[in-house]
Amino acid sequence: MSPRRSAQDTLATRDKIVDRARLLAASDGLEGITIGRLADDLGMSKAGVIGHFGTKETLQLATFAAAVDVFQHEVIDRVTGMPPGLDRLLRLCAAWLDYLDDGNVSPGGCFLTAAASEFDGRPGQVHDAVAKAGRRWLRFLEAQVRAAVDAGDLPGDTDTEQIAFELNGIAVGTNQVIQLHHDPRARERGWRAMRRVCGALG
Amino acid sequence: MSPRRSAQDTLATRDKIVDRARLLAASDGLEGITIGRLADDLGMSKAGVIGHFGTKETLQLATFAAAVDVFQHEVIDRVTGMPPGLDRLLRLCAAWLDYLDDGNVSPGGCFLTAAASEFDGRPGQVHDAVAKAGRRWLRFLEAQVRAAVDAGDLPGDTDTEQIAFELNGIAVGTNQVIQLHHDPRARERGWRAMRRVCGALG
DNA sequence: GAATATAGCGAACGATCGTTCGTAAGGTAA
DNA sequence: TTACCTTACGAACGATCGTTCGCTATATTC
Repeated sequence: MSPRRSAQDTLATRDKIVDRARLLAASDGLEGITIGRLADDLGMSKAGVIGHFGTKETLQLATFAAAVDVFQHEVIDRVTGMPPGLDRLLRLCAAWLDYLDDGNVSPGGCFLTAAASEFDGRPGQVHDAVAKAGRRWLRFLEAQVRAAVDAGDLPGDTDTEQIAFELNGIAVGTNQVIQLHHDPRARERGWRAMRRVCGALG
Repeated sequence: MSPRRSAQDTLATRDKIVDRARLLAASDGLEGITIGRLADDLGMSKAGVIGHFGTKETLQLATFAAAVDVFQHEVIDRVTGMPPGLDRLLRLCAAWLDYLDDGNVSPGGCFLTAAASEFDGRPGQVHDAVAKAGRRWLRFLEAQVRAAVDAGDLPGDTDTEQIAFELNGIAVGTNQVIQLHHDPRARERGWRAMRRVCGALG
């Protein structure tokens, strides 16, 4: 008895820690992650948990990276392979809203938005990682808008950065209404707003 | 020597605590407020600080209420007295953006947005207060849009709730870009987006 | 089979958390 | 002056924080 873990299982342990930390952070924030609570939840010792990362900050970085991976998988990967253009942009927006609206895939709402709000005023590696991810996403979004312009789906004089800015705002606002007010109409309102911003509405 | 406080000063002490707590929460969140740090900053004992509130949660509630007061003073009060209509709505939006963009009046960004992100997934009185304030603000915003419709400045079939939803999204998104990316163009982008949402742009 | 590396444990560390208690010092009212 | 009431203090409380240490047990490599 007393089944010991193999080296294979060890990698899985780290993933399990990060996975659980993602859940904890979803409700209590990245700073609300606690080694002790994490250890209790996983039936491990505190030393066993922190041993995989060395530092809480490293654990936070790993947790945030995992959340970004989920976002990548649930939103961005949904449109890879589609031809550039307005269809692809709108499909990206729909996947984005799906992500925000699905409590299973994004419990606690958009992880990036929450982390941005939590760390925007503090120094450190976590802040830098969050800011970098936010900038990367905004730039990706703008590239999709530009692609729609290049495809002739949007006017040539479109301010692509402005469109990306507005789409991001609608998403963040939709996330707030969903999480704080649990308004079931938020997704539909966000979708209508995004289509209007993209000029795909009367 | 050793100047003792009068009963007059006592009220001022409570205000000083809340004021300092507002600053602390602006960077570390309402949960990041610490009795010990508060006491150190104010040159008081921990017991002297918590004695005014009894509980940290009560202190958080007082701090949030103070932040709401600032918002009321800086944004809403700026348009009281103006005749209802599109002018008043746009003036409200401008005051809103001013509030978001002024690091002195709102250090750490929009307090309500930050508190919403921090407490949207937790139970308790603070969550309830934040949710209530958020709902109140959205309803007030919608009332301003409806007033503009009634004044004939906006089409009669305007979806006032949708407009309020979009304005809120733009504001929250503008706040995120200002706080996380320190982009000086964010205010102007927000203003353009709001005017477009209100139909006040070509 | 011997040597090495890795994973995880239990225990302990100093620090800080929110909160409680008893007390001293002033202001206020009799 | 006497009797309160408020304000704030110092000290201590149990709990929990992140982190470190030495040790055991397994897996891997020679």
